[in-house]
Amino acid sequence: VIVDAALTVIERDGKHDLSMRRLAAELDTGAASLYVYVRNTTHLKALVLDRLLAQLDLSWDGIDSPHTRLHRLLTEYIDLLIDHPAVAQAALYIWPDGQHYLDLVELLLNLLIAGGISSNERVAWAVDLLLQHSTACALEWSQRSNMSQQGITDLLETLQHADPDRHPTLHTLGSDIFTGGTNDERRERSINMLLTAILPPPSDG
Amino acid sequence: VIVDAALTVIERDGKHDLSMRRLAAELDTGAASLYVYVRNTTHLKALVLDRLLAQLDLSWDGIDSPHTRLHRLLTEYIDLLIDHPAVAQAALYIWPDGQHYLDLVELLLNLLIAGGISSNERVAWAVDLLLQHSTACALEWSQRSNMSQQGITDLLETLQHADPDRHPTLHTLGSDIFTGGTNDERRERSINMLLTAILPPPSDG
DNA sequence: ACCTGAACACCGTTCAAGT
DNA sequence: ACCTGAACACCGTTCAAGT
Repeated sequence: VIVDAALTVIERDGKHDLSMRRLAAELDTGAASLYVYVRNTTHLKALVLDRLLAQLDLSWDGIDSPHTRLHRLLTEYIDLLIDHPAVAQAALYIWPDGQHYLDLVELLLNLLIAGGISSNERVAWAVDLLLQHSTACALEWSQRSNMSQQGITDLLETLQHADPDRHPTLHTLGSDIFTGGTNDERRERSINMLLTAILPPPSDG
Repeated sequence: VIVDAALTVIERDGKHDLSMRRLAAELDTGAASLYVYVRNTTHLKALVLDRLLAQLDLSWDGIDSPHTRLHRLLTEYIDLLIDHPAVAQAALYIWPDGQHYLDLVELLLNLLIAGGISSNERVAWAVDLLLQHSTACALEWSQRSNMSQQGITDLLETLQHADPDRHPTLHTLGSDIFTGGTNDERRERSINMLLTAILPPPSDG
């Protein structure tokens, strides 16, 4: 109902943050009216996020290995958040309690268990870690992409300039630290790193 | 100079966000004057964060193993960010270019290399992952602690209520997912998880 | 040349007053 | 009972006008 209008708003001027006032304008009313339906801005964003989550492919045919499926799922989730930075913040600050979010968690749980994690506790930590990492990646990427070329140049210059003997290792590695592949590659690698860390090694080759 | 005043401000009313206007008020001037010294609010926060980072213990006596030392370093870093949420956001959105931040990165690099990571690329990813995770943890924890008891109750109720057969695994695990220890324990475990994942296993017992 | 008051364009949230 | 205009208490940033 109200979420649909919110989607229209973030679609129309997506680069702006989603705000109560802009949403209210879309609905031809005052911002105050929205507080009948949502507790506050963060909850509004959580609702919108849940709606967006409906787009995720949450099927699992059992052909893909848990690792492979987890990888694809997380990649899709991160991409979704990157495409909607206004809404992504909510995922860091509250546990969205919508149905689609629960669907996502449910699939994560099943995949992790299928992947061989035995203890309930460990499954819970893993879900937490994976979701948190996804959100953090998305927020960082989407913000950094706004960072002007200027900003990057400044940074490299700082590195080049300030290194002499206070930061020998940093100096030696130089700018390799920042140019470690595209964002896509970095996301790829971080997901692999985490999954390898979390899942026990497969018992057969 | 200007950063000191900012510290006073966030010390005095730390629960509020640090803003240009509040800082300007502290300095008995208008907010506009600050733009002579800092590019924007994010950069201001980056400056303050760098100043705070000076408090970190960045020594390494070589007695602690790299793993142990990394663990302590990250714990301290996360705690620092948690204590200053207003400033922590900056760490997610820009690479602070201050000296103390570079000091931190330098130590991280040395510890990771000493821990046995051979390729420069892998060291760079590891630094990225560890810093990003720390920031994300801090933002999540500091925000979540503001979450009223009400919020937690709501969440548990949602879980209890909505589970029947759409989310069987979630239902089975129940509230164990959220009550997996205190924040301190969770931080502890996530750090260990990441370090174990990142560092190669020690060659001797 | 340097600094800044006032203005512009926004926010989230509340609440008294209307229908 | 339901809704909302207007108000309150804030933001970041810019720029013309002052010293």
